[in-house]
Amino acid sequence: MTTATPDPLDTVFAALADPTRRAILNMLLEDDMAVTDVAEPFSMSLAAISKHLAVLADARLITQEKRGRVKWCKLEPDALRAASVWMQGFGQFDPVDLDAFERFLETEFDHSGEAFSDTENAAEFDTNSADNRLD
Amino acid sequence: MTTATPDPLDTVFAALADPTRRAILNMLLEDDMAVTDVAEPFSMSLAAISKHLAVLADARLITQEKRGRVKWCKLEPDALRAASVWMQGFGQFDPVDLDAFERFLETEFDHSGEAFSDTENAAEFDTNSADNRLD
DNA sequence: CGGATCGTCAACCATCCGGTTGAATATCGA
DNA sequence: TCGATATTCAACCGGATGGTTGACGATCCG
Repeated sequence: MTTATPDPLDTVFAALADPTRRAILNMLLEDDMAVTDVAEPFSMSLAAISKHLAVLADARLITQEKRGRVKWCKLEPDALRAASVWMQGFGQFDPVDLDAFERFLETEFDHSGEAFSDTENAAEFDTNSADNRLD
Repeated sequence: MTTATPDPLDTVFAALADPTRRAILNMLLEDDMAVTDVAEPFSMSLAAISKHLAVLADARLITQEKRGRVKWCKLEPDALRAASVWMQGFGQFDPVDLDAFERFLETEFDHSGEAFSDTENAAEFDTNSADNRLD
C-alpha cells in the first residue's frame, strides 16, 4: 500500500534490516521461487513469510507474478543497486559518480567471488536462533 | 546495549532505514560534529537526535568521543562498507541494467549529479514533512 | 463435483521505534 | 560558587513490526 510514499531508501533499507528477508533474497539469487517454496526452510508460518515477501515487494526488491495458483517471486536487483550506490558514496568519501560506478561494476564483477557471507544460505534457517552469525 | 547481539547487518540496515539518520551521516561526511550542532538543522528535540546518534553508534556507523562537556560524532565508514559488500553480491547477479538503475536513482536523488551532500542538508530538515520526497 | 493445495486476509498479541517532555548530570567559565 | 551550556535519562505515547492462528477465495486435479 505504502500510503505515505516515503523515501525509497527508507523502505529498501528497512526491508534489508531483517535477516529473514535477507535470507529470502539470497535464496532468490539462485532462482525464482513460489511462495510456499520460499517458506519451506524457515521455521515460521506461511503467513509470516507472505508478509515478508510483501515487504520485499513494496521495497521493489522483488516482484511477484501469479501464474495459476502459484505466485512466483523474482529478485529485482535495481533497488539494491540504488542503495548500494548510496553507500558507495560513503565508502569513497565522494559524491556518487555513475561513471565511476559503472567502471567499478565492470572491473570488480569479474572476480566472481562469493560476495556475501553464505552464512545465510545455510540449508536450514532459523533466523532467530543465532546459528547463522559468525562475526 | 544490544543485549541480543543480532547480526551486524541487521543493525546497520535498520540504522540506515531512517531518513533523519541518513541525513546525519551526510552531515558527518563533511566534518565531525558535536551533538548539539548535529541537532541544529532538524526540527526535533535534542533528545531525539541523541537517540538517533545512539542508534548510529550502536551500528558502528559513527563513533562518539566526549571531550570536555561536548561529545564529538565521527563518521565510521567501515560498517557501511561491510553492508555495501553484502549488497554487491546481488549486483553481479544480472547483467547490469544501468538504465533501469538510473531511473530508480532519479526517484530518489532528484536533481543534479550531486547525489546527496546538499539535497538533504537543505538548511532545515523536517524529515517527516514531505519536502525532500518526490516520488 | 469435491478434496487438496496455494496464498492471503483479519484479528490479535507483544515488542520495538520515533518522538515528546521534564528532570538529572557534568562541565565550562565568570 | 553560581549560572549557563551540553547531553543523557526516564517515563510516557501512538503507531509500526513481526509473529501467531483460523477462516477464506482460487485453482488444480481425480
